[in-house]
Amino acid sequence: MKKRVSIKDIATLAGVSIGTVDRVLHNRGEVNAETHNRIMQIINELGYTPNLQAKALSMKKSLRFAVIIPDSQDNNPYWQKPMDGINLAIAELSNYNTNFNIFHFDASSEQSFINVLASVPANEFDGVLLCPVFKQAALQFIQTLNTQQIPFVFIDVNINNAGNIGYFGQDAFQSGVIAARLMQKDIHTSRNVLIVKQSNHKIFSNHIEQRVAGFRNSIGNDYRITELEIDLSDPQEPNASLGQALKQQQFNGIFIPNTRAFRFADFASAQGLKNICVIGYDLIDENIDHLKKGNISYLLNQRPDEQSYKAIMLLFNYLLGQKEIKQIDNYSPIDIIIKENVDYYSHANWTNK
Amino acid sequence: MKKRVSIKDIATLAGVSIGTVDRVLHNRGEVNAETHNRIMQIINELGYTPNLQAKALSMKKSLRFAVIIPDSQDNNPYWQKPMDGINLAIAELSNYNTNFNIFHFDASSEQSFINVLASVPANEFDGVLLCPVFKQAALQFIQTLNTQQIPFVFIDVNINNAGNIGYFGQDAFQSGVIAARLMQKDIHTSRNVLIVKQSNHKIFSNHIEQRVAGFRNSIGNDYRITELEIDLSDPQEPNASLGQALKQQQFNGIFIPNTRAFRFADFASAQGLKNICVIGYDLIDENIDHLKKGNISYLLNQRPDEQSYKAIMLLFNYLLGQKEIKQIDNYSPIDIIIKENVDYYSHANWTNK
DNA sequence: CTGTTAGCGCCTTCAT
DNA sequence: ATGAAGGCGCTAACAG
Repeated sequence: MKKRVSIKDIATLAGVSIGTVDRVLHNRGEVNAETHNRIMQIINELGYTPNLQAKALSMKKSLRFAVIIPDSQDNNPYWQKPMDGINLAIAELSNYNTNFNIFHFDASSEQSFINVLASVPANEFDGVLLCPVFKQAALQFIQTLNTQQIPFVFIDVNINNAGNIGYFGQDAFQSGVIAARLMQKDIHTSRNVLIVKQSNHKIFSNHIEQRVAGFRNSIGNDYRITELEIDLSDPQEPNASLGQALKQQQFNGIFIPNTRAFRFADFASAQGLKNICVIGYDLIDENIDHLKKGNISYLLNQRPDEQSYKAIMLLFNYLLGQKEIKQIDNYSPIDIIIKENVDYYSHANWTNK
Repeated sequence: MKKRVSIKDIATLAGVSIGTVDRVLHNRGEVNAETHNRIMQIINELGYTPNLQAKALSMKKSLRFAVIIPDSQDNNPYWQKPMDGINLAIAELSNYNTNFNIFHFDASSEQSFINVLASVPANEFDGVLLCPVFKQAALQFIQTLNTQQIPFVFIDVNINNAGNIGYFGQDAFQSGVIAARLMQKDIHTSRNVLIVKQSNHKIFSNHIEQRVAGFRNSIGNDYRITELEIDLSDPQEPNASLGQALKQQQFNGIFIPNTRAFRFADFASAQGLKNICVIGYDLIDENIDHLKKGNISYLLNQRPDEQSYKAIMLLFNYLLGQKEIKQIDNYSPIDIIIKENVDYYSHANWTNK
């Protein structure tokens, strides 16, 4: 019923003008110590919080954001997902005076990452969203951001104590643990499990290795594990390697700790393989398709669109001064997706709009 | 880079004042047909969309919302969840000129619902969030809303063709299907399944029956199903009935299509029962506790806080004229929660703040 | 050190 | 039928 207190209210109560109140609120310009205290006290008593809409409306200069993430150059459809979140954020922030520059690099090429970072005029931005796939290469850029006091957030990959104001990603190890639990439920007879990795993607090894580690950690000793590295850039693959492996042994569980479960589901369905528990990652169309057909048993989802959306929003709120400065590490839920619930995850159900 | 077009831009281009533009935008007052057309054309060409922040800022009258949902009078902790979402929405909308009135009723008493509805001065509100637990009793109130042209949304329970602008809830049948699938994975030896309902909650029978129907529909003929109705208001329960049932038969699966799985987990753990697959609903603390202890195998979650949050936001956006008038039916994802991923769902991970 | 003023984009009242 | 002006809460430039 009672309206929120405004700086005008505070000014009246303190017997000063709104200009002075604004000055103490932003530590801008000199203010008499006594009036400063008086105003601060009133602010605290009344629990004043600024009206962000009004603030954004009145801000002269626009907020400029740099977004530095991989694209799908190496044919990985996963990276479209974070872009969906970015685009949603852009749309939602179009009411404000904001400005976005997207910088894409090839996630499979460190050189591409280095080149892109070198091309980003950091000082021209008020906030940066970075996916630091290559840690070493990112460090110098990060230092630039820190010295220039430009706030930045990470998505997907984290770097500890880098000075970022937030991180949005997944707990990769735990997702592997969950994959193991799910597989245990599906496998009862023989217990031969295949883990398939991509040999040409050592780049992502950190996440992938974490997933594998979690899986191995929880699957139990009574499972026989075979690990296979396949170069998916070879058009003969994964058929050649898988065919070879299957000649030697029957597998009833396959864990694919990356986004390309569909490649193996393609193979399995072509071979007419049945009763294999296939567990993969990410709700890309190809995976969803195979999930519905029964060629994939489970998909683990980490809501990459939500991650990037939240990352932008954090930057925005931080720049508007709403957020406290404490760092925010946000681990997405590890969604367990099966044929029967996938439809309810397909559309960006998490957004407010 | 280029700023959004404002009504001032349009006015300039059309050679009129912003007042006239505003009039055609809101069909307010008479405008010369020709200038009307000219302005409309410019609006369409430039793809003008109003700045909601500015609109909200300038609105004199505050938007008044009525929220009519159950509380926890009947000791059902579930209903706190929607309130969490409501409170978050209230907090987020506090920047705007909004005003909320919460009306609680006892979800187990139709009379309580009727009384509360009678006490709501509908005409004093600009939007209503209603949980129409009792359909018949709700219809008259709904008619009032319709005749007064007050927009309203449903959460949890839906009523078809009621004139609501949205519904946020779950697909109860499908959640039962999923429960069946999960149980199939956990049960391999004997296949005796118990379904436990609350006899004093016939009220919710629609949702509950849908869940049971979905479960029965998918569990398969090779499972023997026993259905039990228990009056949980009796302090002897559920121990008495469960003890009785277990004397007659061993169960290795229990499906509890309501929020009170923890009551049965209490019993099971006290009895030292092991190797029973218990599937329940909702992430209330008591359930989470038992999930972590291993007394509950799966919890299905429908994000009730997200539902109510979105419902309020829909009303708000509708009143600001942003949303199209088409009705929005939003079915929440059916989250599969196990011990290993529950921690990532505990905190309202879905919010932007 | 402090007050005044002109907007940001939109709505609304009051003149014309 | 249309324009002008004030105000929502806040920022920032300017004048004392």
